[in-house]
Amino acid sequence: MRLSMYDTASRQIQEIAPGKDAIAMYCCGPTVYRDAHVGNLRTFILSDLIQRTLKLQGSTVKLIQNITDVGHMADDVTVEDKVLQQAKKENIDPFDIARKYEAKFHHDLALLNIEPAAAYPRASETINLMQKMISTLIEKSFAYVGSDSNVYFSVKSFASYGAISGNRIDSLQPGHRYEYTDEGGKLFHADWALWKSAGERTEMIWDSPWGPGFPGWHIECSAMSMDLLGNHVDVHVGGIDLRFPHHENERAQSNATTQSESVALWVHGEHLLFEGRKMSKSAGNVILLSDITARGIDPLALRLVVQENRYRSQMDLTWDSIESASITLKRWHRKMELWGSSLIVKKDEEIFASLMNDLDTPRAIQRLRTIERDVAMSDEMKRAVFLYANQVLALGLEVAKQLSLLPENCAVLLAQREIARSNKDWARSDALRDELAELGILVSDTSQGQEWDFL
RNA sequence: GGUCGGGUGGCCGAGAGGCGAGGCUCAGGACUGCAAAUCCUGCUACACGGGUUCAAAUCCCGUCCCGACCUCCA
Repeated sequence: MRLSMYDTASRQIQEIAPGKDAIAMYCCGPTVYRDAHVGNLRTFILSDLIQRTLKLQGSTVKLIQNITDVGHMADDVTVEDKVLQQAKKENIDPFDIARKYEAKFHHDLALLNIEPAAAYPRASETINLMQKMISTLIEKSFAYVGSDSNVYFSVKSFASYGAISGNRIDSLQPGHRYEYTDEGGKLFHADWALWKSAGERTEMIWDSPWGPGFPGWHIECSAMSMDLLGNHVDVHVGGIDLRFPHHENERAQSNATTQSESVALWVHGEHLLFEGRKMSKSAGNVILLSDITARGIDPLALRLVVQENRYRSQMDLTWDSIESASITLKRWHRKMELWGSSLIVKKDEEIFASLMNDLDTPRAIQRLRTIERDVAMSDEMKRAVFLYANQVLALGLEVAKQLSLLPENCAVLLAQREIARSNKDWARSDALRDELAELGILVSDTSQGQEWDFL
């Protein structure tokens, strides 16, 4: 049995790369002009689940994830590059902005136990690849230089445009949501820019056969994936909102270049809502990973809630659901210690089958809860199965809680409290417990003595 | 307006024709010097109106509501 997933283009569940052991994977990465919010991170967790599940089935994976540091427009009205806009706002060099948020992106991934990709190519460093592809597209008459010196992809030259999203060229009405004020050089309203002429812009521009300028947003993914993955992607991952136009355009560019179906399977992760609404600045409900850690919650609790929901469903995140996952995660850590220290991993067929079936992580987690309560199963076996699931769910269950992190002053208080307890000095014991609580340490008494945890 | 996906107990959510998913919260109990944790017990739900069926949360039709996409977006 191998991993099968829902393919947006064919609208069917399909096996990933049948018969292949080495799998080429691509995931659309962040535009590095701000912190990734937990909605963005949900998609990256999805990508990680796929990579880990493919490895679990014995495949090797080459994952490429782009870093968009140039060319992503804030909107089509102001024609302002997102990175440049932020650079102005923070009053620092645009490339410094990009590197700053790129570093924070990697930091977030690490906190969520997301395995690094094989490469994170930057748009600004693959300009030559993009230019090469644009030249090819012009040669093959899929692209043209517009009257405004921008280079455009000609939608009408690409017959199967709309295959992923279901959109039809003739129903894509121009100016449906707002009036276009730029890109006057297009021959057809649905054409999009591959290369934009610099115009007044002086930063983040490059020379090109079509004059100084900068790349359009969609071309980077085509250029990077085709170059780094050998003209074929077995599985392509991204958020649902990228289905159109980004992935539709990417597919057109790649297919037109290679004259073949460049991506075998398109996986789209649904949105994460926060308290009923799509996360957005205007709704004021943007949650960052740092907001979660600021509440003293393990970032992996986020990973757990996300995985308790199917990736193809919109998911409504609330502080309650995060805290609920946090409680479960803490308990599992405790149980794992209780169950021993063996590193033996035992495959569980039910968990394996759930994962292979379109990444049914909720079912896999339900199975873990059943195992946790199973009185017939030995502790060693429970631990081994949890370690098995942990290879994909990546909840950090293999790591023992780091008792050494207890601050020294707290350790002293704990020791004093132990003495007080042995003398049945309850007043002193309770006072010390309160004192520790103020320092962020939760103390509990068990038949084995005191235990502590961070609040 | 067009196109998708949804509405399940106090909350989050699996399930997709017949066996009460699960978690969190809450209430009661056991344990405890007291707490906490843990364990036990309790809380029997599927938006509304029709229909199909021996049987519907699940299928069909209609209505209402929510979310997403429709050239910024994960």
